[in-house]
Amino acid sequence: MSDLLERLRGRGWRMTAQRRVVAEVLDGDGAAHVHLTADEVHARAAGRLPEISRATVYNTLGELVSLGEVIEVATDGRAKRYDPNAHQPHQHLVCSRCGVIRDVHPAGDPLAALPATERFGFTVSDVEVTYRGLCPDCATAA
Amino acid sequence: MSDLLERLRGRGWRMTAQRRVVAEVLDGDGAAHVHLTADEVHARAAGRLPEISRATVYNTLGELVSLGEVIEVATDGRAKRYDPNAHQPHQHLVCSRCGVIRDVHPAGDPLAALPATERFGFTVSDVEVTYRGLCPDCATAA
DNA sequence: TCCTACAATAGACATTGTCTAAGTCAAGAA
DNA sequence: TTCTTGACTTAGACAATGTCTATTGTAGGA
Ligand SMILES: [Mn+2]
Ligand SMILES: [Mn+2]
Ligand SMILES: [Zn+2]
Ligand SMILES: [Zn+2]
Repeated sequence: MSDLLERLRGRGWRMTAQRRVVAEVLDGDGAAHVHLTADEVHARAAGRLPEISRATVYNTLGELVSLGEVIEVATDGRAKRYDPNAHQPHQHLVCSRCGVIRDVHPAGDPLAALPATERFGFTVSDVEVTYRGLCPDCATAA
Repeated sequence: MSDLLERLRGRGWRMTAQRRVVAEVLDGDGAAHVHLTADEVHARAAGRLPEISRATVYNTLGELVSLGEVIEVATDGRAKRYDPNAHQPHQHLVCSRCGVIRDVHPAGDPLAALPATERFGFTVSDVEVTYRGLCPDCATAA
């Protein structure tokens, strides 16, 4: 966590109470597996700093994404989710019914599955894989 | 195309001018590679049937998705896109700059890359892969 | 301590999608 | 063919998510 704040300071960030709280909400206490929406980040941040605005949360999240400290994931076509686990490549497993998200680590490099003949001249730099199914709770409740 | 209309009739669809136009916009003349947003579908449908409403376009698209005739894809966290190429499994290659989308066919079954130990009791039934990079035009313009 | 460029705020605005109440009509029945 | 009826369509309100601007505040260096 303080690692993150150190990196941000090193990148010239002006350290404000708002930015500190957003970073703490995202990256605090063993939160490597959370995937919060912007509104959820705002709600938790407002718990510590009641006057923080939505615009600041959106701005800060956008900056963290630009800096590569947080990854934006869109698993449901609704609100984007913000993933602080940006330094460990991983993919996501999503329950189609309740929406719960798990980090998963597929075997091999997913990029390698796309042959050159299927790249159409693109410079392919990234791949995002979303596995979908039913979580154990939803499967038994079905 | 008439294939699609036949299947819909067989499923008990009441055939209205609005539904016919939406199906034609999505699945008409060699459109296997289009990925339109709901608003784009509405605009094209309104070209043929000016009084068609947004609600009807959203309703019809939702029905086509439920019936498995069209696939909903969210490549940019903004508007969902509707893909009539639902009967041929494929994935998408997206330009990070201009947003252009290509259908691609990775080697092997992407589901096979997720080991049982990484499934956490989920019943995994589907996988969606989005490759990202720069298209040839955007790469040279960079 | 003071300055100032950068950051935060409130709230308007934009985009995308959902819902409801009222009117319309496709398709089967008579 | 005409009638009937429940499915369908419509306009527009509403909701959720995200963006932008004008104003005010402040972190950090001089
Ligand atoms: Mn994650
Ligand atoms: Mn496609
Ligand atoms: Zn579930
Ligand atoms: Zn491009």
